[in-house]
Amino acid sequence: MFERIANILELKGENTFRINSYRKAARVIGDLTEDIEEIARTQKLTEIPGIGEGTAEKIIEYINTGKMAKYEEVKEGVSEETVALMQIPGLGPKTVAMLNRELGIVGLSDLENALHDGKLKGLFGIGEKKIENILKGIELFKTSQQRISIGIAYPIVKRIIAGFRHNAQIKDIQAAGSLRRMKETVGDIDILVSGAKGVDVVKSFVTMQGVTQVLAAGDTKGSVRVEEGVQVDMRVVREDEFGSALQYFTGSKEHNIHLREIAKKKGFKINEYGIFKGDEKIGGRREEEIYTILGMDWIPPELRENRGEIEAARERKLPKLIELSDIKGDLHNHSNWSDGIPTFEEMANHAMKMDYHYLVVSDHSKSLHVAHGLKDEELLEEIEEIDRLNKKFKGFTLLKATEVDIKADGALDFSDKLLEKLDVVVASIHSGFKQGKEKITERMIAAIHNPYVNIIAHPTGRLISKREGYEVDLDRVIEACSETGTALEINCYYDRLDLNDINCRKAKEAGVMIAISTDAHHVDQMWMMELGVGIARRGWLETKDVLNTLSVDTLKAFCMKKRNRT
DNA sequence: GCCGTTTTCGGCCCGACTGTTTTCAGTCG
Repeated sequence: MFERIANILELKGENTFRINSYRKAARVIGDLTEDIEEIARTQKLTEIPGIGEGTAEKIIEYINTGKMAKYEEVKEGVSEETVALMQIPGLGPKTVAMLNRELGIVGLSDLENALHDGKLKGLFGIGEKKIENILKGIELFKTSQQRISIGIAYPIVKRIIAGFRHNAQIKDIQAAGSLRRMKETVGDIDILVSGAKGVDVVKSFVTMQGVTQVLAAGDTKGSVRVEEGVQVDMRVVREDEFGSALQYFTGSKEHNIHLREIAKKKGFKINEYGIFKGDEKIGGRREEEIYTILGMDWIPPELRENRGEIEAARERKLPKLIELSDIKGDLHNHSNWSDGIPTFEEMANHAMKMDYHYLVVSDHSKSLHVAHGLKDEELLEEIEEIDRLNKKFKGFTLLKATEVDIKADGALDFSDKLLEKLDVVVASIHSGFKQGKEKITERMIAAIHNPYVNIIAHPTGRLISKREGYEVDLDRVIEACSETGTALEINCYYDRLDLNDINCRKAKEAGVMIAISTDAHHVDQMWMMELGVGIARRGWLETKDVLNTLSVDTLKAFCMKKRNRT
């Protein structure tokens, strides 16, 4: 609602700072890890940065009545369609308002008709070029690529950077933007380069393999579309500006704005060329310099969302984030016994190559026919086979496990007697997605209370830009996990990434352990652990918060502890 | 509309690019 108010006020030409306030309020509310009704009840709304008296009143009004008078007031006489026109690249609030006022244009079809009839010509501030740009903008808007999963963008960047490694001229090369922040989706990819001659770098960039379209090729910037459909920009900057450029292009925008406010108050200025005291440049070669000069610790990119990381960095209280090298094993994988491709040996060999100490074999259970779920006797055979194999390994263990289905009535697909024979039990929902929130939550909580269930996999069931998750009351799930010593999963598979960053932080704050697991059905998918670690870092997780940083013995002890509780 | 180590009023990040109204407003990231 606040976001909508901001959009409408923008169209109406309201004070931009007021508009920004609404926008900021919308964002901080979206980022909350606590229940806003709970915060409202304890009268702590105004303690949230960006929420003042006015906004707090509106929130309380909405909680109590389901309505917000301010929203009803501002949307009067403004069509949603008109507000949506501002999404067309090149069309901002001023132009849309003018078109609405002068030509009565309400929505996209009106605009297209007016363009077709040549009605825009002669309007104040509209020339031929502007009309051309609007046409291009509409085209772009209609065909605009959605943001893509980081799981698709990440390998592209690795490929491109690897391609430039042989160039001895290049001093630094690094991805910036939301990809560096490991956001679950990215709009386009930004890569920064320093040390080499701009023209040469751009030339080899736009002619590299995989490029399907060259959008721009100048002296310092090249822009292409690659076969995966995503736009990649490469910018060449001076060596002594690489750090500040990296900081600037990494964002997020909100993080940078907050940082610049602080800089300004302290008498500095930051831009993409460096950090300045008056006219004197005092840093910019290395990114760390900017944070250090502002009196704070360097902030890992994954935290740069203006969700409290700047305050923590000033107080020297940033978490020591988990790293990929802390991961000792993968806790959710499928073999050719169910719907996976690899054999146990292939899985184990790949895991050992990744320096893992253990790997969980968690094939599906019998009800999940589409995934060739294992029957009771097949699970018993699998256990025997794994025991046999484990005798051959040194310093490595295949853990006996299952991904047991939480059935529509909340019962588990294998009996406790069978589950007892396993080292680790992963449980998850694969059916009855349309049950109501209450029913799904009850199902999941029933599974969490089973003494053999250790990890709830892909807790919300969402598929990025394909399927909303099932309705589940995650606060209650987290509470149940916390009470019972059950872990929640970050599923690393690129279109799941479930839990997401914010829910992950929520779970951590409630003292729930997190399992970072790939759900790999092929050994070529096991690299996606990197994505899950990225999400974990965005969720402020430290080594101690993550189940698969434990040694194999401690991990087993964690699982046994729950069984022995009751 | 929010906020405070320049505090209850008067600020609110910074720069690039584009096109047009020829000095700057609008848009974008």
